[in-house]
Amino acid sequence: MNISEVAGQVGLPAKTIRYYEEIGLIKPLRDANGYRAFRDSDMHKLAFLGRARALGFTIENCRALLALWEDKSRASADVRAIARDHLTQIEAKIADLSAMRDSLTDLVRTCAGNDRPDCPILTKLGG
Amino acid sequence: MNISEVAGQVGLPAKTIRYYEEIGLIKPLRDANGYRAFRDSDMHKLAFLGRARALGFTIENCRALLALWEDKSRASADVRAIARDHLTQIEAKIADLSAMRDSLTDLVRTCAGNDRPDCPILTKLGG
DNA sequence: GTTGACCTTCCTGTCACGGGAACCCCCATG
DNA sequence: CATGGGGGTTCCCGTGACAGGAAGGTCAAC
Repeated sequence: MNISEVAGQVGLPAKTIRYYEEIGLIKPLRDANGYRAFRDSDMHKLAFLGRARALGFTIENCRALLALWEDKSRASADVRAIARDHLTQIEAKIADLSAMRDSLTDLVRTCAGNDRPDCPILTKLGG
Repeated sequence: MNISEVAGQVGLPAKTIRYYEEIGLIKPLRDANGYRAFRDSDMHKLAFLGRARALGFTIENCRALLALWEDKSRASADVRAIARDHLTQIEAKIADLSAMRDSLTDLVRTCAGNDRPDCPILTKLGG
């Protein structure tokens, strides 16, 4: 199973897979020709990482989650703590962006958007 | 007016002000000793940039907005177009993050978070 | 005159990869 | 057997918007 086939199966770019190996998230074997040889366990890890990244977890959180996943004697509290922290961060980001969206919506609405120079957007940015 | 005083007045770190000069957003004069000499126009630009950045505009958008601000014969439509594009991007980001938040909220809620290993979060990430 | 708080430039690191160069390998075709 | 094309490999640079820190010059006060 060459890297591009693995990429197709797990839905990650080959570049990303090489990067994940480089930072130690996976450790695929090597064939005699130097090509990476992916085992089922590598594929499973990559799929796991793809889903965790899609939920916005950082790479370091992914590393921790992967370790917990592999650790059959983990406590679910540890997993939950990571997820809750991440959720908090996301909520904070949403709050920031929502505030921006509200301001921008207001500005865009009050701007005539024609060929004349007077513009409340610039007025507000100018202080 | 030295850089740290300017920084205090406009609410931007000195590092950021130096960076803005480096990328050509401001062009302060220099005193004989090599220190930056900020004019009122520099201060106004920095304050403008601070507010635009706080609204999430990229540096390149800030550059364009600054140019429009300085151009007394601008069309407000050009300003509005930039703001509307930016608003669209922010709304897209909010949508992405909201989807993540919903999934995570669900996962966090269904996880017991105790000292036992069974964990729906890992189960879901594992596929 | 010496401290200590400024200022300067320059270099490195951030985060999670993407793009591309230079080079190797494998298979199929003429 | 040569060759061509489509894999693979490593390595290095670029992204955005700065932050941290080193090395060295400057200034005001004591």
